[in-house]
Amino acid sequence: MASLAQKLTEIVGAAFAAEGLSAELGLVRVSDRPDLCQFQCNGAMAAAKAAKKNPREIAQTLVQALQDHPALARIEIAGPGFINLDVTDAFLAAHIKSNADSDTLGVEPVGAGRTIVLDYGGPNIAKPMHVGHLRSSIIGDSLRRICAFAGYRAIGDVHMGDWGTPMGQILSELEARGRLGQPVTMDELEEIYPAASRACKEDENRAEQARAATVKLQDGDPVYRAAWQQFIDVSIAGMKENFDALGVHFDLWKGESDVHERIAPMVETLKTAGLAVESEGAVVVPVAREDDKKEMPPLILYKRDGAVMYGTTDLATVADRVEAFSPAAILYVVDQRQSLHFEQVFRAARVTAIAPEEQVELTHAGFGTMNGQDGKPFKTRAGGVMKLQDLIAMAVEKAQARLEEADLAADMDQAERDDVAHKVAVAALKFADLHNNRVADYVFDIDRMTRFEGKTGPYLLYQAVRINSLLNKAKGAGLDVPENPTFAIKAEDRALALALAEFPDHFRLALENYTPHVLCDYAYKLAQDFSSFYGACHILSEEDEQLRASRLSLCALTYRQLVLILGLLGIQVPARM
RNA sequence: GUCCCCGUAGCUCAGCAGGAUAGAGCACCGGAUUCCUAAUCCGGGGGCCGUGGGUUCGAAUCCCGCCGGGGACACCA
Repeated sequence: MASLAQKLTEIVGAAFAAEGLSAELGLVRVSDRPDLCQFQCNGAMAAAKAAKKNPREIAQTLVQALQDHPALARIEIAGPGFINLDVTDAFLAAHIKSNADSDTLGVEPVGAGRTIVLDYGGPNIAKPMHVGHLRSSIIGDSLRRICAFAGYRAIGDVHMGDWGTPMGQILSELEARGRLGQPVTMDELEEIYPAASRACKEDENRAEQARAATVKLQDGDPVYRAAWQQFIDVSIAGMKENFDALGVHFDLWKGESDVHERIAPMVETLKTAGLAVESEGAVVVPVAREDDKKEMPPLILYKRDGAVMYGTTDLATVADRVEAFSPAAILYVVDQRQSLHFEQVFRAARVTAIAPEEQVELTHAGFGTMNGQDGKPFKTRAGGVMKLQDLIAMAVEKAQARLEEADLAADMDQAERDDVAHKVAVAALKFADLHNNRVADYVFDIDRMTRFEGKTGPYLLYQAVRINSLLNKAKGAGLDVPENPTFAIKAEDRALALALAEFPDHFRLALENYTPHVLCDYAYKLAQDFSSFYGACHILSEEDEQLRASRLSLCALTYRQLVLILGLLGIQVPARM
């Protein structure tokens, strides 16, 4: 099991090896000139460079050796030394069949037996979630699904900001209002938090009280702990509404507070080992190296006033995760602007052997800013930060309007229509976010992303639903999709079959580079290739029974693959619309 | 000041493990429906790949400089 290109790589690689060349040079990939050939291998040119020989001569030898290979319909030299290949339809059909028979559609479980922890979402207690949390949530959740599909034990941790100065500020504000000990609602918190923060900024007295409250909380004062726990519960309930609406899942609801107990012993150990030192009144882990080209400030564990920083909790959290899960990797899906911070934390984790390099990969999968159409960070019309729930509501409203315009979902009852609108909205939001290169900033345009035409989430849902409808119609007409399909490849089927065979290649790229956008592009290509196929042949009225069965099987496989890929992006497909 | 990211069609973006004629979507122009969801499909126009050098048989891709945009740079997260 593998992609078609991988199978061809084995064949061509063996031919390279037989000529005494490196098998790696036999890398075959889908041709970027589909008008010339289906697949290409550029290894002869690289081999020629190394051996200082004529590339066409080397290519000629290989082509001769592979001339009669049963998998190949055609193999020839082109240009300066490209090797162009086409597979036989029989080989293609057999390959498609092996994918259809595979639970994973040909993807190999490279992560089996290994664990990966993903850190995304990152909401803050007492603050409503806003658009800044959208990208982290969407990208992180998709990566979690991708890792899980690759066989990893993929653990998503929401890693809430539930500790430190802001908590003390809220507690002291509650105390000042005589509300300490009384339950608060999320709406109240949304007002209390900024008020508390403002008060501490303006009034040194209040700031001092907040610091004292922070210390009391962290020392375990029962009244403070109880009040804190109450507004944490309220906040989490609010977060869950947002995450549920988006279909973003977490396995762990941990926060910064969960590592509080680890911090003091950790710092003591590091000090004893001489890895943490005092500097300018603070306790830091120096992480600069001699060969650094840039300034690399140390990671601060204790501030001058003795309080911990987010670097401290992040380092302790690495230790916690390593201890609890022995992960092969920890992935942080956090704003690109924090790249220096993570470099400091990662270096500290290496230098202290909390996470040795040969044991655990530490990766910051950063992402760019979500901008408005003016290219500046996305804001509401009034210029404020848009709440996530408002944004979702806006998308749902837009989706409803689009469905109505298109006269889709018209014969459904209200509940199903609402469900479809919601799925369309989430598909629009997620696809628009994920289809961009992660690290680049992207322009948020609600009108564009909710359209049913073009490269959008709704278009992909439409295509998938259309295939499902066709399959249902076939069933209704007594034309069953064979359980054990045999594929017949004719001219009209070939492009779709070849496209289906690419899935493992795109999946591997998405996994290795943590780039869901690769899957977005591929899903779109697949949908388009299906549409061309669908336009080129009328399936249900095909009189050749074998061909009709094959085409129905091709439809079924495309549907399954499309639903699977969208699922990896966190997008659900409605049964109809 | 140092460092990081970005700069590709009018707009939004792929391509950056060096390869053939740089691709999509939107918008624009022209076609296609007695039939499975036409919100679709087929075709067309549109590009000094920011810029100047270098490496290479070959550069959007690698290296150096410059310009433009964004960001970060010990006690906030």
